[in-house]
Parts: sequence; C-alpha cells; structure tokens
Amino acid sequence: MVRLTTVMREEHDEEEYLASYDPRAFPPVAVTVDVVALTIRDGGLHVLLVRRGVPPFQGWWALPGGFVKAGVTVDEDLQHAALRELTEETGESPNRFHLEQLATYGAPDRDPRMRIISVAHLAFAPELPEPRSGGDAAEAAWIPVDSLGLDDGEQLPGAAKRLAFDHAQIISDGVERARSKLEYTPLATAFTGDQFTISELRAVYETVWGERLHTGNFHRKVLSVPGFVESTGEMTESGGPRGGPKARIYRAGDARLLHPALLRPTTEDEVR
Amino acid sequence: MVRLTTVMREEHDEEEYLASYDPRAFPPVAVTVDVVALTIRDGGLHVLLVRRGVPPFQGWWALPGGFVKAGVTVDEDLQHAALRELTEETGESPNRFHLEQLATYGAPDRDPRMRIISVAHLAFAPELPEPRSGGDAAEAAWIPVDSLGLDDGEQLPGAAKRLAFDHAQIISDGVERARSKLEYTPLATAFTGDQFTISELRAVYETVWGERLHTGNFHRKVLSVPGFVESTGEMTESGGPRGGPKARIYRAGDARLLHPALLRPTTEDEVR
DNA sequence: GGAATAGTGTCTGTAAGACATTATTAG
DNA sequence: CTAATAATGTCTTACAGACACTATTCC
Repeated sequence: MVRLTTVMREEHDEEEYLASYDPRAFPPVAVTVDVVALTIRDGGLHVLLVRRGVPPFQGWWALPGGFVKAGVTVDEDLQHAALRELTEETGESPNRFHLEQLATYGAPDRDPRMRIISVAHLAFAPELPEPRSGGDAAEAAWIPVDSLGLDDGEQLPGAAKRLAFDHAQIISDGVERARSKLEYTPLATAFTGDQFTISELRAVYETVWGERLHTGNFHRKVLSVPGFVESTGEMTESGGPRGGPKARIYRAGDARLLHPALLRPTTEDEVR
Repeated sequence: MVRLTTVMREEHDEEEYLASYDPRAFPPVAVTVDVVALTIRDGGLHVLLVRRGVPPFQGWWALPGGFVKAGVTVDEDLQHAALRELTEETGESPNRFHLEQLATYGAPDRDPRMRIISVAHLAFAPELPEPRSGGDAAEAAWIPVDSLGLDDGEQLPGAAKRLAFDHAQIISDGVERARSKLEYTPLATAFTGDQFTISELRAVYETVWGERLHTGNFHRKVLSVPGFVESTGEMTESGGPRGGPKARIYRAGDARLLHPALLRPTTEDEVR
C-alpha cells in the first residue's frame, strides 16, 4: 500500500513538473462541450441536432458542440461554452431557458481521431423558430426525439437519422434526466412561454414523460405545491381549440424544488 | 442567425481538420480525474485526502486524483481512471463499494498552471484502514468532513485543513449528492459491511444526513421498501454496546431504487 | 435493578389516485 | 345542441411521523 502510494506520488510529481513548464508535453486529450437542447414542438419532444459536413461521421446528425477554448485571448467557463453553442445554433438566445451540466463522456474510442472528452450539457427551451439552414450540406434542425429510435442509449436500426459518436447515448441520458427533473423541480416552466395555463403545463409533462395525466388531479396538485406557479390574475382570451371555458393564466413561482414532488405515475416498481 | 451558424460551421471544420492531422495543435487543455471518497469512521463522515508535496498548493490537502492517461500504451476510461486513483490511495480495493461520476469542473482559473478540467467522481466505501503515509511530506488520510469547515463549497477561515484548488466546492457537492442519493437509492449499504443490522444502517443515514432519526419508524420503513434489505436469518452474537436485545442481520437486497423513497426529515420547505 | 435498544402496534395528518360534478366555451 | 375542457369536490388508500409498549440485553 505504501509502495503504491509512493509510486503514484512520483508519477504526479513528474506530471506536475511537466505541466508547470511545458503544457504541450501532455498526452493529447481534447475537451469538447456538447449540448442536448430539448424543446417541445407540435406536441412532441425535439432535440437540436446539426448535420456534420466533414468526417468523421460526415452526413450524420450530431449534437451541437465545439472545442473548449483555452488560451490568452479566450478562456471560457464550461457553462459559458455550452451557452455559446446553444445560442449559435438556435440563432437567438431565448429569454427564459434552463442550462445545466449533464455528464462527461470519455470512453477512449468514442472519437476515431483522438482522445476527446465531451462535457455534455442539457438545456430546456420554449418553442423556438426552426434554425434555417444554408443550402449546403451542414444544417441544423429540431428533430423529434421519437424519430431517433433510442433505446437505452443504443440507436435502433430503423432510426430515421443516424447519430454520430456516442450521441445517441448522450441524448438518451439527457431525456432521462429531463424526465427526472420534472418530478422534483419546477423546470417544466422552462419549456413554456413566460405565461401559461395549467393545461399547457400539463402538456409539457405529458410530452416529456410520454404519458397521459389525469387533468383534475394534476390541476389541484400543481396549485397545492408552494411556489410552483403563481396566478397573473388574467384569463385566456378564448377557450381551448376544441371547446372548454377560458383558463386562468399563471407564471412560474419562486420555488426551486417541488415539495412534495410530482412523481411519475409508472415508476414501474423500481428497477431491480 | 444564418450567419452565426455559418461562422460556427467553418470554425468546426477548421478545428476538426486540425484534429485529424495534428493533435498537438489544440489549445493546451489537460484533463484530470479526482475522487471524493466518503466513508464513515467513528460515527463521522470522512473524506480521503492527500497532502500535496509539490507546488502549487504545496502542503495543502487535496482530493486524490491524476491526469487521464491517453496514448498508445495506456488509454483508460474515465471511470477506470477514478477507480485506479481510489485503489492506489486506499491501498486495497474494497470488495463492495460504489463509484459514480459527480460533475466536471472547468473554471479557467481553477488551476494556476494551465487550463485543467477535472472530472470529479464520488465513491462510497465501508470503513477501511487508515492509509499509512510515508515519513515525508506527502501523506494520505481519512479526514472528518466536519473539520473542513465547508459552507456551500466555500471553506471557512477556521478550517483545520486548507484545501487546494476548488476542492472545497467539489467535496461540498459530493456530500450533498451523497445525502440526496441515500433518499432514493439503497446505496447506504455501500457504507456498511456485507452484513449489517437495521441500527447500523440507520447510523449511516444519521451520519450522512447529520440528523437523528426515529428508530421505530426507520425500522419499519426500511423493511417495507421492497428489495432494500433481505434477512440473512441470523442474529448478532450479542446485544448493543449499551444494552438492548440481539438484532437481526440483513444484507443488501436487489433493488436499485427505493420506492417509495426515504426522504430527509428537514427538507426545509424547499429552497426558494 | 436501571438504562438502552430491537422490534411492533396504533393513531393522525397529508397526499395521491380514482371518480364525479358543474360551468363554460367551440363548433 | 354536443363535445371538450377548466376547475372543484369527494372518497379511498397509502404512507410519514408521533407516540406507546414489550421484550431483551448490557452494566
């Protein structure tokens, strides 16, 4: 045990010595920041993807992302880098959206070129205009998550789009994180506009969770959680598109956590 | 918006072109893996720390960690790198422990030498022997978390040990993650031996959460959650050190999530 | 014996889910 | 008018927390 510790210490001394005098002496590892940006369009969950114009995976769809900039001119935080990727691709920065770190992916063979470690981020955004792409190969678009044929990170053969690198896994992890976050945070409001009705909020839950919810119980539950939503005092101009009375309009409250939480109906008797 | 997208695409093409032909052309970013290893000793939560023998932060305490190895000879996964750091410092690999990714820290100024991005991991281990340190400057030890004077990631002036880099923040995040994980996973058993009594399991919760729990309700609750623990059919040889009857002995069950969850008593009416 | 503990029983308040009901709007 | 929906009411079941109690063991 002592021996191992000593070996390790010498190893570190060596590396740190090199580090302080010659940064280029490091093993070639690059760091990228990728963003899983989720939004709801046409009643379905969509993810922002870009089509790769160069190898590797040329022509395949991939998450927006880029290398972390380091140096004397630019030296940005990881969160800032993710924000930059997001606003570049969406074209405009939504005034209300959520951005958090998801996880870091660093399997040695995840990029055929070299060792690339990706710090993935997760974003929730309200509906944004389609990112108009130029006429050439590279393009960006909101893609329905359902069309990707994700199954526990593995992309199934019948998928409409082929995903580059391990991005199927990253998207799968991001969606699962989103589903979980809706349970104990008020972040569902990040998918809606600044003002929303309880029905619109319920539609967010139903879309992300992929399940129908009981309208009455959901309504009462949302209003009973302190700080989730607060009434604007206003009502919608008209009723719903298929009938029904005018609805009260709410905005997001000041709670950062939902207590008690809104648990998913089918927790499927926990994973064994 | 189209303009921005085009700019970004060209930028990526450029970087990817360089990447495929000259990895050394990248901005100098290094990647380390740090481990927040938690265990319970003498009724208190402890974290594994090493004392730095070289600048920067020479003589300060830091998390065990090291640079990610990349290259033709060694090319390890992030999880594998974290496992290596953990076993090197603890001297022996516990047969039952938990290791997960915590978060990635990449503030530009977190290391004075260069841009270093740290992928932090979190480990739960049963009580292990003290890592015997050599006689010189560098040493490793289990340090009580309470003695670090952590307060929301900031280390308070009166702390017994000074922590290098942003490791106070990382430990703080790790402890909070641990507290949360005990709520909805059966990972409290990773802190105990292979066999344990309900009282020992309760002691884990009380130590990590820093709160006394109701013995009777905890007992009934643990047994009511499917798959949390299963009885070995055995009893302890003797009663508790301060009296009481012999206790039944349990082992970890096959559940991966607790349903329903064991929520902390003082959820403090959610953070606003 | 006295104190502490394992394990169980009981009661109450809260919350989730199922179901019902009323009022209001679109078509 | 008919269908759909917003919002509220009611009932049942589950569970968390408080409290009580018994049996067992250490000192």
